[in-house]
Amino acid sequence: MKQVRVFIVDDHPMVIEGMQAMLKAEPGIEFAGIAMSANSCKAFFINHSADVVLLDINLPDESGIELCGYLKKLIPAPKVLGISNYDSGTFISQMMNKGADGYVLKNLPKNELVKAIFTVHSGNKYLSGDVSLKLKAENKRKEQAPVLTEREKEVLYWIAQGLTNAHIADKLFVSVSTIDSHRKNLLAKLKVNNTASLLKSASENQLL
Amino acid sequence: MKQVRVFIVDDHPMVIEGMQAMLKAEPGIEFAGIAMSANSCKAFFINHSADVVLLDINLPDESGIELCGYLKKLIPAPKVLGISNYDSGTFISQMMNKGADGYVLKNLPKNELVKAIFTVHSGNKYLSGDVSLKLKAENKRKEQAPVLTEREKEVLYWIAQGLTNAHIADKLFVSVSTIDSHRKNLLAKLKVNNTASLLKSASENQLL
DNA sequence: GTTTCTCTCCCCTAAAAAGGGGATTTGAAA
DNA sequence: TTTCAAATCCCCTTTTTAGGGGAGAGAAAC
Repeated sequence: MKQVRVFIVDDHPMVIEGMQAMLKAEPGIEFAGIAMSANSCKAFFINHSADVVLLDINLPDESGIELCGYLKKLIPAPKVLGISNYDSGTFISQMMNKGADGYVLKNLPKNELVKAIFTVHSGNKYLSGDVSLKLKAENKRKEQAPVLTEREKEVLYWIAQGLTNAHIADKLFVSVSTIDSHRKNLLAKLKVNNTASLLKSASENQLL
Repeated sequence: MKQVRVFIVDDHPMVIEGMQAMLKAEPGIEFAGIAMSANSCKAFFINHSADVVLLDINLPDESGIELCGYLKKLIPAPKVLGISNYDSGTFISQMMNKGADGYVLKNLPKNELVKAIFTVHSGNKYLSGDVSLKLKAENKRKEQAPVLTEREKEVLYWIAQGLTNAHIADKLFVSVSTIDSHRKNLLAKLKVNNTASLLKSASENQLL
């Protein structure tokens, strides 16, 4: 049976060592190489290939999310398994939207890592239990999240910075009435009735 | 020469494997054991000992900060080297206040990990460059951070939750005038002049 | 070519917050 | 015992925000 060639992208020496230790005794898996930055990963794929890329989200030079998009445009595109410490819904969602084949957390045990690699290599998606729940919650959140216009986002930003309507009006070269209107619309869209609640809700809906 | 007996506390199999891989070839270092939770670490130290504990801050059952305090009360107390993904000033500060002998980030290279272990074992403190800067910044921040009374913190909390003065007054069984006074004092202490600025400043000063 | 959305601006009133001032009680520290 | 900080409450005025309404210009969608 053909070996699955795994490429690791992570800027933590400890994690690279750990993954290699967890996988090297595994029959069916071999290492194609490692990269500690997005750029060195891209450099590798110019002349080489791999079956599965274990891709950290936090890289020093570029987001793992962007790198995922890059890798999935290659021909042939490797399978990409996102790996991160954070089970943040937005990260997971963005990664999957960029074409990732799976997402796992760094606290996963060895057998699950192996399972995830073989699952994505065979063409299926792999999301661990918690991650899958987070993704569903994130999608639900997005559905019912209020949609703000560009101008409203701008006004919201300056409100959060502590400016009064008069100052914001100055900043955006419009009348105070206009900012007043935008502010009222923001309160209405987020279903709140004062500045503190507005900022709380905006923060919860990741609008800041 | 006597070996340094190292004990690892981390709930990530990947990190444990990585540390072992980075250290097992190192002359002068041997493993005393591992624990994947605070409780199993405590259990180990009932009948065993170690020279240096590599201690993750994020553990499933208890904070690494608390565990550090526990370990440093043992006789003889092991040296404790805090290890975390986060270079958050408050974490570093809290850890050192609990008696930790050093603090490093999980992205450190092998040679620095080795150096850190030997440094703390010989009785000295070890803080990597970035961590040291963060700790200094944190101490400076603390010095010039406004000091709020208990009641002011309480009022600030409810303001951040979006309650008006009238609602807060109801909640705390005092008159609206009182909340008004507290609110004015908060604005004065944080040197701001509206609710949005208050919340921004409070967040920056980690008062929420 | 009409509808819809966004952004702009205005009117009005009411409520809330901001900015001054001062005052009393209580409990802990000096 | 006095001093001091904290918490409580009140007065006043001004500014800012909230809540209601409406309306026009321009661009995109249908």
